[in-house]
Amino acid sequence: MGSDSTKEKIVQAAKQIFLRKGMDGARMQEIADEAGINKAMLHYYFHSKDQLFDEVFYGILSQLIPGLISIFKSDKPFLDKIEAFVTEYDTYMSRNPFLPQFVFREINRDPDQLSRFMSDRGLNFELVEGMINREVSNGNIRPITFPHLFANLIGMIVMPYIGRPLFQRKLFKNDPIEYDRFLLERRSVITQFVKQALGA
Amino acid sequence: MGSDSTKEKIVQAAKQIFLRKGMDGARMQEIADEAGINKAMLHYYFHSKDQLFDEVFYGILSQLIPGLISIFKSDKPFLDKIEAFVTEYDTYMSRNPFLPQFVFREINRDPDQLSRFMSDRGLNFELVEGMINREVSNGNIRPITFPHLFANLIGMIVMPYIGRPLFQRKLFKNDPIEYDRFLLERRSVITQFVKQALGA
DNA sequence: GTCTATATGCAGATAGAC
DNA sequence: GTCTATCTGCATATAGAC
Repeated sequence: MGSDSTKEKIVQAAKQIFLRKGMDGARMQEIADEAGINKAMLHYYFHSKDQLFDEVFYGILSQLIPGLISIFKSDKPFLDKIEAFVTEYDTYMSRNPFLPQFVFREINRDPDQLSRFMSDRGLNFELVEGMINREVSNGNIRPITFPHLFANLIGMIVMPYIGRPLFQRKLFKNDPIEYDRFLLERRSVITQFVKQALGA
Repeated sequence: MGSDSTKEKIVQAAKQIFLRKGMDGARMQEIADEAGINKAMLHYYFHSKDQLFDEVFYGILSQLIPGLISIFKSDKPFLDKIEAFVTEYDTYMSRNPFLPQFVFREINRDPDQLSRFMSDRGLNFELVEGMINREVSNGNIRPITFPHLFANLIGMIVMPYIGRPLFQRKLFKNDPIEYDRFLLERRSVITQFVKQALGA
């Protein structure tokens, strides 16, 4: 009942609303309602909407990115890392379906801040990049540069989530059960697709 | 100087602003400035912001989608159609870099209207879907369903555009020239990637 | 810490002169 | 058709009682 609990409730509520509506679309009133408190309380704990947003957004990233990078630090064979990456990322999104659109929207809003945030925490891709280059040199996979492989992977993983409202309607007769099945299938489909593209 | 010219100037200006900011982020004042006219004029030609937005948005789609579908109606070999699709889509986006984020953002805003729009104009995917199923049956490509292949393709094509602000900074030392080169490369990289994944 | 009530500012939309 | 000036409503933010 103390301050911690309320602040936490606010953050949780804000996460829901921001994920669904993005920074521009979200209303402070809506967040207050979701948290079951008054609008004024938001400004008591967070001076501005901007500040609240940053708290939520970077909280999510702090949780997500290190987990993804750590996958590549394991000692599995490379293609198994890909599989783990796809599964991990996809699982996280199945629990937060609005995440990708939210992230990419804000990538475009303030890229400098985001880039700084990652640099400050040592979140960069050199390690993974080196790993892929080595796999190519050793002839374990077909030639491809890291940026291309990265864009391919993220694109395939993320697309069914950001396109869902349209895809579900046009490709699955607007049946959400079927679409969820489709999403689940994608983990193995993407993994297979990549493995075949990179050559076994 | 007549009404046609002004209306056209408004539509062009609105296109620029909406593509960059989306429906929520765009300001009528900004559109008026871009068009070099007064804010009141926007409401003279278009009753509301919503109406202006729809005009722009569906104008773009009317131009884009039929071209993409028509590619699959040609009599090229299937994998060449894929190549043509990637090139065509990518070329369009290199001229309108903000398009994908804009489209996916609005897919989530009013999916029913968009779905109806496509149905009204007979813009659906059955033709392409049947084509792919036949290719699979004939053993020309490895087994894959249309929704999966579609999501893979669109995802890979679109990702470097919606992720550009971050990707360019973290993967290309924020060098726009290098990033443009990367974008250009992707046409052949994606085509190769897909061809290998589907098996030749 | 939590509330009600209010201030402030801005964006979409309209009125009306020219 | 085009403008200036203004209305209206809403969202963020604050003041102040409890």
